[in-house]
Amino acid sequence: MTNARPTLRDVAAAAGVSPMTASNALHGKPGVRESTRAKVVAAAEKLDYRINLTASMLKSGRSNIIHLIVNEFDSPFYSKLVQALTTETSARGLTPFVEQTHYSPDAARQAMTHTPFSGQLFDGEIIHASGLGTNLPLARMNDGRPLVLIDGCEETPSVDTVNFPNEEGARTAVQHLIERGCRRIAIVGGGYVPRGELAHVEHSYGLRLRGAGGALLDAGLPYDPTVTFHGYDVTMGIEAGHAIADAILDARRDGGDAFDGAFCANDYAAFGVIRGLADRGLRVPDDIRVIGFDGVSAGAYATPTLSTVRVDLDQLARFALDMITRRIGQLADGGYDTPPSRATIGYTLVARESTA
Amino acid sequence: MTNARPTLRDVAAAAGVSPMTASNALHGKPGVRESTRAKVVAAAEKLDYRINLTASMLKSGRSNIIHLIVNEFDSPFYSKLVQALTTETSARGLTPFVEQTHYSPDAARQAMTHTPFSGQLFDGEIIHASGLGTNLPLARMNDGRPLVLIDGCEETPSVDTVNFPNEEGARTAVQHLIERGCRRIAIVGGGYVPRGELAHVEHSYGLRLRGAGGALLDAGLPYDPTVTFHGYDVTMGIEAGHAIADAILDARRDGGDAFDGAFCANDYAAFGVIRGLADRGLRVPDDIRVIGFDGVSAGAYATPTLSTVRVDLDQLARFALDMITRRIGQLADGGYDTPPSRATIGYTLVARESTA
DNA sequence: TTGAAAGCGCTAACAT
DNA sequence: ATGTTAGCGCTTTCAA
Repeated sequence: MTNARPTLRDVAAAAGVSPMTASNALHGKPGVRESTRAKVVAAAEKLDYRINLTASMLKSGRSNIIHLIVNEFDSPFYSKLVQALTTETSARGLTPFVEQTHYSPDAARQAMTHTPFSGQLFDGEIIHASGLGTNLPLARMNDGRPLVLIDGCEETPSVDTVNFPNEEGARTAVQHLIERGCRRIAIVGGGYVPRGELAHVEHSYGLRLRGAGGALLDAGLPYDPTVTFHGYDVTMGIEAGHAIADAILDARRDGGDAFDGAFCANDYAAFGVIRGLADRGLRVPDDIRVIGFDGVSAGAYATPTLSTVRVDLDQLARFALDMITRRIGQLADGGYDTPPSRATIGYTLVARESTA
Repeated sequence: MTNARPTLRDVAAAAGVSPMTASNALHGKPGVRESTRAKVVAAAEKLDYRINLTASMLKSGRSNIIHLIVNEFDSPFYSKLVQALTTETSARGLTPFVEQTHYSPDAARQAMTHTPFSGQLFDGEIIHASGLGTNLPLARMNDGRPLVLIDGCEETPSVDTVNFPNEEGARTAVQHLIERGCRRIAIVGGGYVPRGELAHVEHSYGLRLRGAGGALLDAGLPYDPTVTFHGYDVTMGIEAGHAIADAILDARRDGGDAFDGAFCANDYAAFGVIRGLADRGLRVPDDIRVIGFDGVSAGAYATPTLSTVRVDLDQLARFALDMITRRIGQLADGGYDTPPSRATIGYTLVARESTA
């Protein structure tokens, strides 16, 4: 059961050339006669030769592997994000290596610096995880190796970053609710977070809330930042849904102004809110309109289908890989020669049943 | 910007020992005096030394990386499966490397054999992907390297396999519908598939249908295998939902027996069916009860919440890793000495609103 | 256009 | 308990 795979030496011997020539031939390097290359390729094929990546990496220092770090897989949003990033990575001839942090800043830091892999196996890292944005020396943390941050939302970018259209997207979502006739709009997804605690993912939520609140103020509608409902995930969304439902039922009884719309900072939270409203017998959109943010697949077939701001994850993936491949190229040429770049991806308002 | 990371040699020099002793000390190997180990560890810490995995792999032939191959990330089911498998893999001190095939048998085969990695970087592979079950020489395809198949459903197991409780689970689901008073039950998720086309994932669906049909026959209820509704994913589920709704509306008009229950071979399809029924104005569970299979997270917060057969993915992950680590151990000891093993994971009937 | 030499950083095997 | 030797399979460098 010994795995005696053929080595480059075997191929070279079979083709009657030196290992070096065989290597050059197989890599399509110039300076190899066509007939020689053909002989080598034939020999490799015949022996079912496959390059030994570990040896190749050890010598060349390049792996063509890109490290993708995300919070988790089991969420509609992340599974979609990972899908987009891995697809684009593969399309560029690179190999994606996905790792999850389970929302732990420690795990994220660990993934970046203290894995045996980091800095040796990976040619670059693309990261979207909680708890990294705060401690400044991000670029330094990665030891000068190519790094792209997703939705880092740094005021002064210290590394290449692709951001979500947090503020504009949220503004558009709330404007949509207003157009549909909503006058009293609940905002779900944030609330007061001590400044020091603002990890970068959460920071992006702050921007979404700012955009949402801004749209309300612009329209002359009431907005009280202190009564924002918390709802980062489904569970919290359900609680927020209960709270909103109770507020509506109270208002109805007391003859006050009842919520007739809700903006949720992500689709996940929106699903929870709808569920929470249903627990109290309130229906969407009949009793209250609800819109989410992200554009996860499930929104298209949920009941009701979910209106949302769909962010262009394919574009995100393209931007991220443009940035990382550029840095890898620069590194090979001796060093970085451009400052950190920043891009914001596009979005589309998707109007569905939940705001009909 | 040159990455001059410290090597083992540097650590050894700093600690005043030989590289070999440093290596042994850092790996916790026996036969190193405690004071020496402490010195080495301190030196490593001080220099921020990290082992060079490529070199280590090249020499030792072991990477501690497990290759996980699945169809995709962006589905409630797979994201959950991947979550369970990666978590368990990490818990055992191994590193998960996840790859997706997008349901392409070619991509699956490619992932197993023609990646530059396969057979060198990975200590073992765990795979759940379409289009592998048919062509027999699976064990051979993996060149004798440790391989665990998820839900392979081979009649005569040729490799270690962890199966889903397809037949029993489906039977239980349909029995649940019957207990809730359903008398005319639609089966969604399969239908006639030419035998040669039966890839392994689809084969597992055949078992689910067999279990469902068996439950109907056992209860003396009508079952016509030829009128099974197709519905592997949400889109097909929506179409199935339309078809079922039309049949119900027709039956109501003609005074015939209308469907009052539906078993769906996976939750994804069930979401689609519910959506398709809603398109025709039919409500779940009022007009028809619906149950799914898998137990994806979204079922808990969908509206209505989805009854389902929840399979124990954590157990699946434990089984799979038990099997793979055993093979890795055997390989290190000279070769496999046991025949392929097979396990079936447990399940729980989860009764929720959709069958209330 | 081709080949020979050297060595990437580590560890198995064998001294001491 | 520690050190020495050799070499994993490849590629960079330099020579032919």
